[in-house]
Amino acid sequence: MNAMTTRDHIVAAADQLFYRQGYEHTSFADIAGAVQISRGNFYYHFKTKDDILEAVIGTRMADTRQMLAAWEAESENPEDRIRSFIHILIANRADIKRFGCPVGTLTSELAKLNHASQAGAAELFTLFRTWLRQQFSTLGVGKQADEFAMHILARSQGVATLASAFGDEKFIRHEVDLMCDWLTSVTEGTGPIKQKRN
Amino acid sequence: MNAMTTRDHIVAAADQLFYRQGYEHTSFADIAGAVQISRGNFYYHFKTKDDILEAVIGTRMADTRQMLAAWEAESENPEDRIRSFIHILIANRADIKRFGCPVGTLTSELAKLNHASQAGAAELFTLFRTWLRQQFSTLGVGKQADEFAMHILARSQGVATLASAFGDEKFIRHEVDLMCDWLTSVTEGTGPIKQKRN
DNA sequence: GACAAATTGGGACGAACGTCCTAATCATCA
DNA sequence: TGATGATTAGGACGTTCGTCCCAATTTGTC
Repeated sequence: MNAMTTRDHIVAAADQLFYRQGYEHTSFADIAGAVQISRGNFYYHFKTKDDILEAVIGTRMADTRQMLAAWEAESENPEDRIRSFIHILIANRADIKRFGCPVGTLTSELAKLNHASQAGAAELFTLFRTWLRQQFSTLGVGKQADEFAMHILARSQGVATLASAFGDEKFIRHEVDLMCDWLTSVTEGTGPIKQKRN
Repeated sequence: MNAMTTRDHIVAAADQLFYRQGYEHTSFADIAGAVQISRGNFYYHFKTKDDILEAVIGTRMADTRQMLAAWEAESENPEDRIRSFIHILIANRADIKRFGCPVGTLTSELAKLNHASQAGAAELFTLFRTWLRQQFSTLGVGKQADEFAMHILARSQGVATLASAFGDEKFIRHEVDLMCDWLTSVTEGTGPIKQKRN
């Protein structure tokens, strides 16, 4: 399909390992073992471990943008788009149960490490926040759009954390239903703005 | 006041450091520096780092039980008790903004480390869950009590995660209000059970 | 005050880590 | 084919870590 360079392989493996084991707990040797290249080869592609993290965050940003764009393309209705966001909890429930939310857990870890890329990881949240705000805004909820965006984000985070702590997938489904109910309740009567947006 | 042994000092310092820096990122030297004792002295009180973690989790359990008991003593009304729980987000907002929730972040970290004390950390959540379920049960919400307990827990976790990611204390206050509103909405009409509970 | 137990200080030990260097190999193109 | 730059493999380095030992000191008891 698409020709992946060694660098891409490193980033992909690091991405997965950082998610499953955490950033600090993942060593160069771990990544090298996953990519099946020698440890010394890393220095050619990345000067430091921090550089790998930066690259991982970069690809996550790109992937997220692509996912958000896909949701926009899939449905005209902002309410359905937001529902698409909510349902990633179900789509990724197996991973979430084991490792939590990739964005939330990385942000928490980097915060404790006082890591330089802490702000970069938070940008991933901003990506979702801005997109959700835009959808709510289109729905015509006015200046509450950002509050609603943060609300949905927070509840998703909480569901991921507890689902992981208790190893409970059924809880995810139940809370997803509640979030969709909430979405319906705050949007009913408002109706989507019919005007075209640029 | 109460005579704290060296062991108590170690556990107290480790507790704070584990919260602020994370378990793995905190070294023996860090704790020794905080307690002002020699590194070698650790081995006399704790055989391994894992033992310190177990002790920390133990004290957190005890502290939590004490806090829950205090809330029960402070008010007869379960709704007020639950409100007490919700308001720890505000009481601890400064720490939460910087380090997230002590329970949630520790659980997440131990999950990624595949640590033996993972279950012990999750017990902290169970403590809150059981207590909240009890309060809701007393309020007469029937078999929804556990769902409501998990719901409140999840939203608290989400609020802590996002408040930390965005460094936003105002967001905490807003979501706390929403959670209190939700509490009112699910309990109105039900009324607390008048019967004495053993 | 003598003696045993509890506690502490300082440092040694091997393993694992991030980093870095260098020689060998591969690919590209004149 | 030969030359040049890109890529790789393997290992060395200094540091930090958790662990562990042991001598010195303090504490409690008679």
